[in-house]
Amino acid sequence: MPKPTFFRLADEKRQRLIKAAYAEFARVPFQTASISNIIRDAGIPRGSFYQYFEDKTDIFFYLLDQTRMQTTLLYEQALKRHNGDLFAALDEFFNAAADVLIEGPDAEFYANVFLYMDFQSATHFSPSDAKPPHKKELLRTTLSLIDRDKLVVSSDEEVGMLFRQAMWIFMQSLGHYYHRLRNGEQISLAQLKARMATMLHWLQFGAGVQKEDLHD
Amino acid sequence: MPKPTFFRLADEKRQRLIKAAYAEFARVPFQTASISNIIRDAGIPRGSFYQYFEDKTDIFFYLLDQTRMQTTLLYEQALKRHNGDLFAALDEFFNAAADVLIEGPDAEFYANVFLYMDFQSATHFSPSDAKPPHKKELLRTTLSLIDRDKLVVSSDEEVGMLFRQAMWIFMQSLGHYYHRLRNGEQISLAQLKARMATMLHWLQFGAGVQKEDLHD
DNA sequence: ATGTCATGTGACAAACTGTCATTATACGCG
DNA sequence: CGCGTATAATGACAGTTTGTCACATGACAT
Repeated sequence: MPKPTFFRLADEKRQRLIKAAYAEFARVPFQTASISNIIRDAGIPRGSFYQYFEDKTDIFFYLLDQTRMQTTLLYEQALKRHNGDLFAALDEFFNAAADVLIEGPDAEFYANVFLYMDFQSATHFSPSDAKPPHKKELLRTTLSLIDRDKLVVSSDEEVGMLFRQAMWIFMQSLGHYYHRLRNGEQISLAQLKARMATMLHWLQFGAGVQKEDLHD
Repeated sequence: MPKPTFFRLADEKRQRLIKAAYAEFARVPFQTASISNIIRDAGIPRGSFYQYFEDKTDIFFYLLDQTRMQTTLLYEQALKRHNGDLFAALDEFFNAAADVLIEGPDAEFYANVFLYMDFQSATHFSPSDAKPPHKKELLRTTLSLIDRDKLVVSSDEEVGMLFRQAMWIFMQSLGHYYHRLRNGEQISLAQLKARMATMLHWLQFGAGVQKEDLHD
C-alpha cells in the first residue's frame, strides 16, 4: 500500500507518477521494470519515490488494485443479475471484463500482467508479503451470493477451488490472447471470448463424455 | 540451452555447478536468485559461468528440463496404460508426479518453481525467447495417443486447451500445497491428491448440475 | 521570528550483471 | 621434444539498479 504521503500529493504530481508507472509496466514485464525509469519519466527525485511507496511491488499492485476494484464490481453485478447462478455470471463477467482489459487504454499494461503474473500472485491477486485487506474479496462475494444448488460442491473450500479454476480460465485466456498479439498472430476479441466460453463450458458440463452420451 | 563447453566439463565440476544452482533456486525464487551466489557456492569464476550458460534463465530451465523429461515419461506411460483415456491417465499421472515432486530431494526447488512460475513460462514450460525443441512435446504425445471418443472436443486445438486446463490444475495444486507448507499449515500428500482429483473430476464431468440431476 | 513537523533531494554504498583482454591448458604434429 | 593452434579459465571492469540517509526546504502555528 502506498504511504500516506502519496495520497496527500498534489493531484498533478500524483498523476504524473502514476502515468509514468503505467508506462513502465506496459513497456516491460514487472521483473524487468525499473524504478529508475519511472522516476526519470515522472521527473521525480529518487528519494521522493521511496517516500510514497515501499518498492516496485508496492506501486505495481497499487495500479493493479484500481483494475481489481473495477472488475470486482462487474462480477458482483453479474452474479446478482443471474440470481447467484455462478456459471452464468462468470460467462457474462468474462466477456465484460475482457472488453475492459483489451479495449481499454492500458491494454499493454495488462498484457504484461497476464503474461508474466506468477501463480502466487494470481492466487491472491496481491503481493504475498503485503497484508491484503481485500484478500479473497471476490471469494467472499461469491460465497454469499451464489446458488449452491446449481453446483456440485460440498463445502466453502470447494467453492473457492472452483472459483479459482474459473478465474484461471480467464487469466490464461487473456495471456493467450496477448501472447498471440505479440507474436503477430492476433486473434479477434470474438475468438478470445469463444475460447473462454468453451473452457468454462467444460468446467460446467464436463469435457469427458458423460454416461448418457454413450447411448448414441 | 547450455553451451557445448558445459557438456565437456569434468563430471565433478559440472555436478558442483548444478548442485549450487539447485541450492540457489531452492533458497529463493527465480527472480531473486543470483548468479553471484551460484558461482560462489560452486567455487567457479564468473567468466566461466558465462562460458557454460547464456544467463540465469538458461541454467534454470536446464534444471527444469531434467524434471520435464522425467515427468513426460510418466505421462506417456499412463496414457498408454489407459489406452488413451485422457482423464484416467491424467489422474494417474498427477499422483505419480506429485510423489516425485514432493517427496523427492528437490522439493524446495519445486516449491519456488510452482509458486513463482509465470503464465508465460507455464504455458511453454520453457523460456519464451529460447527455441524449445521439446515445445509442445507433451501435447504432441497427447494428440497421438488419446482416444478422442471419450472427450467432448472438436479439434486439435481444443485438445490443447483441455490439456492445459488439466496441467494448470496440477501446477496450481502443487502451488497450493507449497504455499500452505511455507505458512506452517502443511496439508498431507493425500489431501493434495484429493484436491487434484476433485478439480480433475469437475473438468471431466462438470461442476455444474447436469440436466438429469435436476430430476431429483 | 522561531520551532516543529512533513516533505523534498540527490549523493552514496552495496549488489549484481555481462563482457573482454589476457592467461592457461590441451592436443596434434613435425 | 618443441611448437602452434584451438579451447577454456579467469577476474577486473563498466554499467545498472536499488534502498538509505543526512541534510535542505517548506508550511504553518504560536
